[in-house]
Amino acid sequence: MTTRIQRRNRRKILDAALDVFSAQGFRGATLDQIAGVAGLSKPNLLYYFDSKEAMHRALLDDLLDVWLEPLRGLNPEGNGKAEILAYMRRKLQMSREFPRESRLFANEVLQGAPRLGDQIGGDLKKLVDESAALIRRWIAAGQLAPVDPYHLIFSIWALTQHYADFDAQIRMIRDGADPMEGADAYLETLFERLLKP
Amino acid sequence: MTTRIQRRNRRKILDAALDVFSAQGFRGATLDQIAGVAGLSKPNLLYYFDSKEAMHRALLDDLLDVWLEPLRGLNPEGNGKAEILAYMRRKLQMSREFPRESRLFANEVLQGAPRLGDQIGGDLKKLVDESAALIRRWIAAGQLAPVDPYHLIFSIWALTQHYADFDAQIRMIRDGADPMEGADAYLETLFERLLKP
DNA sequence: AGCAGACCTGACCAACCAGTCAAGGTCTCT
DNA sequence: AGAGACCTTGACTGGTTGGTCAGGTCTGCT
Repeated sequence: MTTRIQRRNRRKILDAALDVFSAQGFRGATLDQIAGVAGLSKPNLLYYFDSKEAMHRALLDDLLDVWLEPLRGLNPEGNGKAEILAYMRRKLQMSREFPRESRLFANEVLQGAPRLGDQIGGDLKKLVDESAALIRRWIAAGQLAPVDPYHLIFSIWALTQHYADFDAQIRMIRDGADPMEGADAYLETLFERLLKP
Repeated sequence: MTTRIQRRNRRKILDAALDVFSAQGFRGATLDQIAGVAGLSKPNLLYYFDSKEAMHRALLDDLLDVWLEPLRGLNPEGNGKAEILAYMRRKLQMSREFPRESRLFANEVLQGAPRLGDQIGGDLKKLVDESAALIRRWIAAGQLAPVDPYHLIFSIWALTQHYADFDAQIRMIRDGADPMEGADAYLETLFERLLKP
């Protein structure tokens, strides 16, 4: 049985933890920082979560579902090129809305995905394999230019997540302007030309 | 005056530090780990470098030059599309040859580039601005399809570095196969179609 | 009101970590 | 060979950090 206070505090803690973990990485984050952002005392964090590790795990558990949702949205009945473009748009929208999640994920994979290995090797791989098979059918049906489906998926990830993950670099180069400005149009053009049968 | 021993040990230390920093991030790395990889004692590291920070700085100082070299190689006299494709190929080759450097850089930018801000805002920005202007001239000359030059550069970075930075993820999805397999051909096609005037 | 259980915290601990230091070993040059 | 600079390290220190605990406060229910 979870109380009102539990719900509120767990949410505050996970939100603060996402802030700090995504900005500093797992080892770089300290409980004191998270406590500061959450506005709670350090022992209080540990009343709600067994350990720093447990907070991180809770975030990652939620993350992969959210992260994969756009890919699940591919409609086998739809037009191949249109479906891929729509997927790309959803993914870019996620980078815009959830940059912290994107960076948390990037941090994790960058360090070899030690705490995410099972899920990537499991759910994610399965979904990607299915999507690749679907893309191959679309190509065979002439709805899509023939490209390697795995590299196509990787390129969508790379291009969309880059705007969240390398935000700091892009901002410095573009004098602090919104890194995403013009990204939609550019990526639209890119995939339109790549995939036109 | 630097001795033979100094050269050898500095090199060993920086190589070990690159191993550890690129895999764990700055705060995640410990001097003991670096010492272990380098095969030296911890106080000995600090005989050659003033601090952990100094090792990291030494790596980053070297890094940016190497990293920007491919972009400097754009030849204003050459054909626009061919030059961009050649740049992409050089950049992909760097991801293949120097994945640790790529990850070191990614770690740094992901965390807001706190120790790299000046250089990114300075040298890098200048070079990118110049390259963007060059790309605009190529477009005006009809050698390149009209695309936003900044997004073009970002997309080259995103696509090539992705293979080094997200190596762990790609390996898991592709059952441990070489992540780069087929990348050349795929990216070649992608940019060929995007940039054809 | 009063009670049981949920919630919260100051003070503390042990492990870890960057960095110091004094003492001893090794290399180089004459 | 021997002096002197260069190199190396075990043992240590002070500060940080994840985590504990005993005891206090608050909340919701009867």
